[in-house]
Amino acid sequence: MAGDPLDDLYDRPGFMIRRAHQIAVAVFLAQTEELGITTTQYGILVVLRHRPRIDQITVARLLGLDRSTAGMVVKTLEEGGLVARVVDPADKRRRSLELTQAGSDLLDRLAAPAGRAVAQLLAPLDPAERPVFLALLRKLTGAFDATSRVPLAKVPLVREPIVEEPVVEEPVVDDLDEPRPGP
Amino acid sequence: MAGDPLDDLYDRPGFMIRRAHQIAVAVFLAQTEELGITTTQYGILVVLRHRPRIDQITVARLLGLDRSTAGMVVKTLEEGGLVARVVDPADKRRRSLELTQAGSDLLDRLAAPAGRAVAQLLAPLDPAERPVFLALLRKLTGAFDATSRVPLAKVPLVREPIVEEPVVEEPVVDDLDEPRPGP
DNA sequence: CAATATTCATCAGACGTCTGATGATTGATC
DNA sequence: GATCAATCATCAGACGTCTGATGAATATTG
Repeated sequence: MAGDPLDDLYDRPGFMIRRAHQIAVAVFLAQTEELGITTTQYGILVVLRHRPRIDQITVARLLGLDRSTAGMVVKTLEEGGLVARVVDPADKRRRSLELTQAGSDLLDRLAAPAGRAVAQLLAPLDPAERPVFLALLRKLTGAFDATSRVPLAKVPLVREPIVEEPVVEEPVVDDLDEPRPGP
Repeated sequence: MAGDPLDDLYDRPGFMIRRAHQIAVAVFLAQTEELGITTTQYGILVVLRHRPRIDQITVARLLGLDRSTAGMVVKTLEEGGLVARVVDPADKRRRSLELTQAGSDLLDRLAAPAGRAVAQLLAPLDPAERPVFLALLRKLTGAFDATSRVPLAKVPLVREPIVEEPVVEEPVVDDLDEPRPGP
């Protein structure tokens, strides 16, 4: 199969990343099969464990989701009895979110399968390659955290004023031909 | 922000891969903005250029999509006049797919923006890091190409009997096969 | 204080993704 | 050659994802 012109497609980073995502989701679903949860739902549960009583817009920002997606998934979790949602009396625009006991219990039971999913996903890489791969993945994604289209804000535990630092190294501009200086 | 318990989530490979996918799609859409195409549609157009007159199930296999998704996106492309779809007279189950002139022209005009998307996506990595990252990504995804849940079959140009070779290097045990019950 | 701007939530619409079920057609088997 | 199995396509249903619009509530500012 040498010289297949489709290899140009298969070698595109975007194509391989789509495949990796598809695989990662499938592996997670397979490992957590009997618990009936998805990767996005899992992310929201983890966030709510560590940031109780936040609103769903903040959840969206912490996970790099848009407001609509976060709202939809939270609604599903609420209907499944895993998340409690009440109007914040201090700010009636907000829905204060919190894990229910069932949600907390489920999250506990997810620890083992979630760990197995990571192991299975990284199994094809040699042990020494894994931290290299993850470091490069972190470097790539982290560089885009501040972009306006798909931002991710690592809101700290204690809510501080969000300083909108003017981003110096915005990888979204046009000058893509020159090798870009690292941070 | 040291010691944030959410870092355990952010460091999960699945989480970073989801981010990377989200970013890759956004970058592609931004670069091809005026051409109005998506990453999946682009993949199908590329496949049809190099495998004219195949059916959509084969398209699905070549891209690692399920039949429904491929059918839906092909339908969109047909409605947009980019793909022609006719019933194969030799096998009336098949819809023979082919690029239209408009589809072929669009694909030509996509070459430059698609290249810029790759450059922008990889810009945060040092030039020496890029091939390392891509090689590890290829190693990881390639190891799952034969799994039954999300297979990808690199169907050769000349259609040969598809030998279902017993997979030697199945990453980690555990069945990925059983269907998942809804919640 | 009143007008304006921002923020949270939701809805509508579009696209992608998967599973499972159903028809139509073809291939294989006895 | 009739039956049975495999294959292509489509539909229904579910979930995730994004954009843009709208309404309600709060914050800002002149």
